[in-house]
Amino acid sequence: MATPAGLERWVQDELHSVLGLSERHVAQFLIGTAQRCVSAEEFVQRLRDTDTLDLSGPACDFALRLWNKVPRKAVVEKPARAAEREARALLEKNRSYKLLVDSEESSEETVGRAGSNLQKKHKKRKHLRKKRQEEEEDEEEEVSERGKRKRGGSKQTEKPESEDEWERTERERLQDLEERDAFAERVRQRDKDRTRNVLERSDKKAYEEAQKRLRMAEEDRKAMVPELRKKSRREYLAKREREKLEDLEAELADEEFLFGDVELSRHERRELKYKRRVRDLAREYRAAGEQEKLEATNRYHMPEETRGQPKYQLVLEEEETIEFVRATQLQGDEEPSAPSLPTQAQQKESIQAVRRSLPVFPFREELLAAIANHQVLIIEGETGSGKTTQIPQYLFEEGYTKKGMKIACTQPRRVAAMSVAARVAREMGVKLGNEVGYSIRFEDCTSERTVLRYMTDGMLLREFLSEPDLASYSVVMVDEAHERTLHTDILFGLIKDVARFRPELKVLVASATLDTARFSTFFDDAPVFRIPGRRFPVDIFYTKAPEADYLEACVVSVLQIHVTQPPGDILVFLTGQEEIEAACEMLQDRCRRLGSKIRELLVLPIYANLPSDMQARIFQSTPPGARKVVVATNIAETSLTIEGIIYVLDPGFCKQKSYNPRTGMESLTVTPCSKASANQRAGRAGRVAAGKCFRLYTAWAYQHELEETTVPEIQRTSLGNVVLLLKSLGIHDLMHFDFLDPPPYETLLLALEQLYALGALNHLGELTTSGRKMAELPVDPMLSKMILASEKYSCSEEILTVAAMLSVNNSIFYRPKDKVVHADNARVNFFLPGGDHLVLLNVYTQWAESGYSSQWCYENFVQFRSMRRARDVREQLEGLLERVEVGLSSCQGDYIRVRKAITAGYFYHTARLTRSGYRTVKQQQTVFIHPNSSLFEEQPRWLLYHELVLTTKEFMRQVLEIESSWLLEVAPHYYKAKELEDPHAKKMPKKIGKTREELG
DNA sequence: GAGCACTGC
Repeated sequence: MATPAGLERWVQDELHSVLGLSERHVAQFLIGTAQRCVSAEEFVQRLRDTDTLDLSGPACDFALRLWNKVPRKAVVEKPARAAEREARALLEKNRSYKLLVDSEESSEETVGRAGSNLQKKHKKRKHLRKKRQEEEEDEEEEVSERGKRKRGGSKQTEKPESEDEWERTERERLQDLEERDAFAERVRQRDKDRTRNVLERSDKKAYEEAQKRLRMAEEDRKAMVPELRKKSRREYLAKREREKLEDLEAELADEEFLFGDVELSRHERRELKYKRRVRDLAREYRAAGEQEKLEATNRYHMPEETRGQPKYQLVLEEEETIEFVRATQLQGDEEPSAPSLPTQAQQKESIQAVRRSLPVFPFREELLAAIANHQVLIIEGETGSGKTTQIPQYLFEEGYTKKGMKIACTQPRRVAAMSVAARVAREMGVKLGNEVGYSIRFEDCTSERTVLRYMTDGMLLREFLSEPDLASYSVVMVDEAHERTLHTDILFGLIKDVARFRPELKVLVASATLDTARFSTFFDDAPVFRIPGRRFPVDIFYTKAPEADYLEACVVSVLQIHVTQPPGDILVFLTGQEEIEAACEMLQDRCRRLGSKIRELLVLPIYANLPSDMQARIFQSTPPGARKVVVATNIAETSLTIEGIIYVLDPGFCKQKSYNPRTGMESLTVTPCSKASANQRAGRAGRVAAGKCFRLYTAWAYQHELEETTVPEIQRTSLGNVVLLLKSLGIHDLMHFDFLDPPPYETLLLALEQLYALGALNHLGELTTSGRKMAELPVDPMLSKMILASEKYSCSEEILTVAAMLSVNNSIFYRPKDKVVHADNARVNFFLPGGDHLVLLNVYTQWAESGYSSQWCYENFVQFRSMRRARDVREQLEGLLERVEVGLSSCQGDYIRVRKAITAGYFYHTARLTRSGYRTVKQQQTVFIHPNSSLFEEQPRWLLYHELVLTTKEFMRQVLEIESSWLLEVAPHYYKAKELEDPHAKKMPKKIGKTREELG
């Protein structure tokens, strides 16, 4: 894949001697273009198109020589693409053939869907027949006439005598079509094979390797997705629904046989049957409701005394209760000498006493000796063992911070870094920000005196940019390493590298009891130091049988726990906002129905997007006699700790982001969680006393179906940012970078390709000047490119706002369930023609005009928290503008300039309107505008999107209308004029591409 | 006509 290093020099020399040109970028452009062209003709044509060289003179000869010399990777895929196009054209032909046949159907129909066409036709025919019966005979002729006309007047499609015969001929026709498609597929395959033979051996090998990986990835995905989805509730229900329907259909098929009556068509009968079924179900349901009501009133008269152990059987239907079996116990760490948790009195008495009571304390000397003897040490210890707060202090006391050296301790979360730093400062009796400080984005609470620095992992990563060898640090401690965040994983690779040539640097990797062996192997068999934690035992219960509807099961179990178990709060883990809201509603509803028969149950939701005042409610202490049930997302797994939780209810699912490097598409799917995260959840029950964890799956499922650990983030996310960072640290060979778990090859490749397209890397994969600037900005590469481009269009003020708004994750608009209409209205009020980016700009501007008011946010259904964050991001970016040599300027309402600047960053993400909806320009993938977009009903011809997400469809979120000519303006190296012309448009708008085409 | 878990720079 690498271009020979001497090539560029050769081209430059030639350019100089033949044409007297000496610009480097011309040489780069020529090589790049030559690499992408299939034939010399195309190359020359492209040079003509872009007007780079005057090809009338000796330059033409030179161009040919150059073309011969440049190795072309494009050759690998281009002919394949051509073959594909050809095959597509063939298919298209077939389609038009089919159009003749299925004259009533749109061109969208595929063979697979044609089955349903038959049904539609049945319906139509049935309708016609009815009419025929109703009306007189003379009309009959006209109807059949119309029928003929409708089928395109084609002679092949004469109307057969009977219904069945007609159906048969139709089937045969479809079969024929399928055969043709298969033929087209064969043609395409043959051409592909031929292309492959043309390749040189080395290219071929690489190509095949890539193909293999791609195939494997695809297969993996195919195999995994249904597997994962199968488990999601919605899918399960859908499947059940389908099965029900299938049963129904089978029944009907039997009946059809019995019914001698020709009058009823199959479809009619089916409808009838279905209606009957629905009616019966409704009856059953109503009857059940009556019964329930009856029982409820009966229960009301139950004497108080019977409410004892078996009470729940009275409150809950017997078939409603869920049977759990106790299987295992999460061992508490036995510590006979230690008094449970340090009480407040003790804390007041002496901070030092508390320090001494921590599990890590007895190991102080041993630990320090181990650190002195080994450069890298893996420390294994549960939360609560005091490793995060104590170890850096021990190191400080031992003198690791002399000679102005610092100790760094990284945390995956901002809050953790802040609170730990505050606590350590208190323990050491210094002011926060002096000897002990923290450093997180937007907030640097350190000074020159700071020697103990707590920071987020991303922050340390950024420090590598200014200090690649971490020269001012004597110790680096990576805490919570088992969480395997993206930043932690990158840090591992970098630190391992630094440690090699800085033998005096001490590296500590602190992790929970998980995977320490892997860390050890990664760091050349570094020793593992174990510290016992402090935790209470947790009994783990599993269900006897799998639960189909886990939401319902959750609600039932909560009530079950509430009525049968001793006091103590309950924590329920669900996957998302929607589910949490549903569960809370169900719980409250049931509690209301049960009324005073049960004790008070406080139902509290918690998820990240919940407004802060609602979030704060979960920390209020439970009133006496009541029980609190917190319904949470994963947020409660790591990010926040709720006191008083004794019971944990774990359905075993979580939402997980995954990334498809082939399409650059992210998706968020409900997946079974890993064993590690199940145990983490269970552990939440044992923080204040012995607890219980109820898992809504079987012990067998835990053993055999759950993954050991969650897939590390680095393998399921886009890596544009990371690659740029590593490149700017001088790491060129990313494929062989020492990753603890290497990301998929395709992900890296796509990231490199995108960076190349953005001009951050040159064709040799080296960082360019603009690439270096882009790495300075803490945003995604495309966003930073957009910011850099705003200089040219002098609209950096607006672009900064857009960038800031885009980087807060789609949580700008607040949409409470009970005020959906108002919220939507408020949103529509912000709409501006042009697209969602301008809407965001509009929201921010208005908010700024309101004086950054929270009241304004409340009135306009805008999330204040997100806006504040956007303001922080904007301020930070503004501060960095000078470093990347962009001046502050405003476009004064000329939004065309803003849109052009955005296009300059996002030209990679474009889609065009075709007859069959939107297609991405490069990958030719069918995509849709997100219904929340301001352009949802507009359907402009050319679009740019911020991101592509797969939910129910492939949606483009945050779209902007652009003109195709802008693409040539901002990315002439990436787009060919030819690509941008619109073959289907009747009226051609003015386009550079078109005029050039006409001239050339 | 959808429906976004959690972090981080």
